[in-house]
Amino acid sequence: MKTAAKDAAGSPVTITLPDGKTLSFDGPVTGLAIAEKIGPGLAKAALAVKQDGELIDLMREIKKDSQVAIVTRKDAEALELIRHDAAHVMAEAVQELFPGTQVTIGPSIENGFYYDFAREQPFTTEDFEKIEKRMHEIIARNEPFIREVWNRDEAIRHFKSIGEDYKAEIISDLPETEEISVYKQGKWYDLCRGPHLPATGHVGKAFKLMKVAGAYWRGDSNNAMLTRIYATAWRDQKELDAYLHMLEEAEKRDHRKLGKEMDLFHLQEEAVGAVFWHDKGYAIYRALESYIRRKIRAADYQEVKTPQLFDSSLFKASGHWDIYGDNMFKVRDVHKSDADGEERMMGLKPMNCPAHVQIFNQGIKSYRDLPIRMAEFGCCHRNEPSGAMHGIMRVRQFTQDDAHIFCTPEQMQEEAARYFKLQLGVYKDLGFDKIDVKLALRPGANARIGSDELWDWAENALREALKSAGLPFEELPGEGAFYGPKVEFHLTDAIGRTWQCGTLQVDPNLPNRLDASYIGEDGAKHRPIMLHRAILGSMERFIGILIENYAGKLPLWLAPVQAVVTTITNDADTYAERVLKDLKKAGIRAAIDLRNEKINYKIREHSLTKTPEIWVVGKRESEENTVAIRRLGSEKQEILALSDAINKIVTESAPPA
RNA sequence: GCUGUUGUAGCUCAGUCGGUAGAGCAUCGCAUUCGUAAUGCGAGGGUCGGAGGUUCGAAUCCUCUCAACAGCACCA
Repeated sequence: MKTAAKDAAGSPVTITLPDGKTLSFDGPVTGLAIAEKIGPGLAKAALAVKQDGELIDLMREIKKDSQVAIVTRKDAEALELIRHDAAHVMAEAVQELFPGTQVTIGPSIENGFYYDFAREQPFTTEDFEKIEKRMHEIIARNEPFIREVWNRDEAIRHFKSIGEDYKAEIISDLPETEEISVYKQGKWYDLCRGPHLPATGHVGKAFKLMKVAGAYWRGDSNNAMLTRIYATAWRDQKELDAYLHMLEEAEKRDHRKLGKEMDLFHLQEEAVGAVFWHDKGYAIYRALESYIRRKIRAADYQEVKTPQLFDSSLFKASGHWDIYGDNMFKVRDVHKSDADGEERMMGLKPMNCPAHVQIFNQGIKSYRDLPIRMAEFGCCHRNEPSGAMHGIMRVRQFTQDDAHIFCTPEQMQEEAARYFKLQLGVYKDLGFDKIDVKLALRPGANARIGSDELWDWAENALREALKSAGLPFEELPGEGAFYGPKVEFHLTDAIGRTWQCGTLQVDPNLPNRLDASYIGEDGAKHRPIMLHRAILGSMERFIGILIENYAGKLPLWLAPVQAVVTTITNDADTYAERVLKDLKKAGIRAAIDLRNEKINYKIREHSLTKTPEIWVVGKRESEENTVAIRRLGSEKQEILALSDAINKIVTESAPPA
């Protein structure tokens, strides 16, 4: 601070613009002044500036030579500012309307912003209209945002004195080096790091309060529950409408709704968090499972099947009983007791790794046996918190397309690379092209096990594997598992949502705990490295994702009913039965609809349940041995000879190789 | 688990100030045999998530409980 003030005394400042041009000023200069120098149009459009990559207020003085870009409403950064400003405006509106409400934090988030308030009485959606109206008024006032730097202790005292205890707490927890800045908009002000737009008017009108929800102070469930208002905000009405439309679209695609409509599965109270797969849903499940099974066989995996229920000693040895015991389903074995007379405890497996180590541990393994790639469609139980459940996406009983690769440290990188290839191939086959790769690095020292050398080695190996596979990736410090780093694959669906599915995790620890070893070239025992990996993650969740991605219109090879044969009138019943028989003989999942209903009615019904092909047969077809095929999403008919039609659907419904 | 909301026929939903429930679709029956997104008429079906309570009387009020939904927290 002090040095900056000294520099500001009047030494010239050179500003470099994005196009490489430079501008010279005699002394400190604001972003606005820079924009004015470039042109009056830009000065008018300017909202903020980016100084050496950091976003700052338009009116803040730039005191040293810098790279500067003027931010206008068109830039991505502007959207973030609009949302953050809107959060301030909402907070002002709320405090004006509901005196006694304390403000806490209100950041911009994906698609909008929220603000957490402390108030005895939570807000309801009925308050929204009033709040929105007041927000529009505040925006119309177009009060400039004015930044002030406050003395730390005074700021704490001040916020305490006006009853804003949370703000005071935030300030006292800020590092000593941090400047305490306050932004004013008219009479209202808020502690804030900034930056902000020049004035409230720039927020515009394209915002909408969305929902209220509880949220813990500082995200910690031991703290007080605040009341959070979520809102969405955009540059203009068109963007807002597009977003609202996307939400509607997401609602239409909801797998819970489609699952019911398409008769795929159901959930009920007597088996909370467990899926009842109906015939049609399980058809999808089986198609997906066999596809994965073919893929892993081709990739030289073995497939195993291990028990559900284990004596607690195994999970105590693996460490899960202590670390995740609260989230395990535990069962008393009434027929067995421990030395102290207590009934023995058993547990449903929450993951497959300890069981796979048991298979590995049978007999003696040589370095020549490695790598061993052991896969299982492993059914796991985890007692998830009640609030975590969501349709079939988050459940208490699920099946992982799991595998563990036992290998030597030298083989690890190669194994990781092989997995990446397999993984990306599968996503492509399933219709996902946009994949983000992340590398989650070691968590804090007290939240991880193993030496730093081991972590260095494991993280580097994954980094190298990703690089040699040519995969761009983002590093996430602190996000790794307690036993090792992990690579995460996030896929983007048809309406732009991302889902974390596949992961590869390095685990140098479990083999140790469960005493897995192999005999090396040197004749001595060594610990293998264990790679945990899943491609889909959970079958249940992935099928949910597929349903939503395709809006129920699954590709032919995954569709539960691939074709339905239906008649114009009963005259064609016998022929329709024959068509069905041929379809089934050819291995097609087919159904028949001989109801005495108009063809319009039947077409409508099968279209609504997203059957990919409707094979209509009437008098004409039965005489000519043909079928009239109508495909989902099209109104056209294709008339084909029956045998040609069968051949065609067999070819087209073949799963990806 | 926490905060808030919800829970009525197979599905989607209505039910005013407490007086033992209604619609559409679906189902069943009858008629219709009609070429590519809903043929007509008729009938059956629920005790209102569960338990307890208040009351002459509760789907409607109270308590507890279960589940779902939204968000938070969690996700080995």
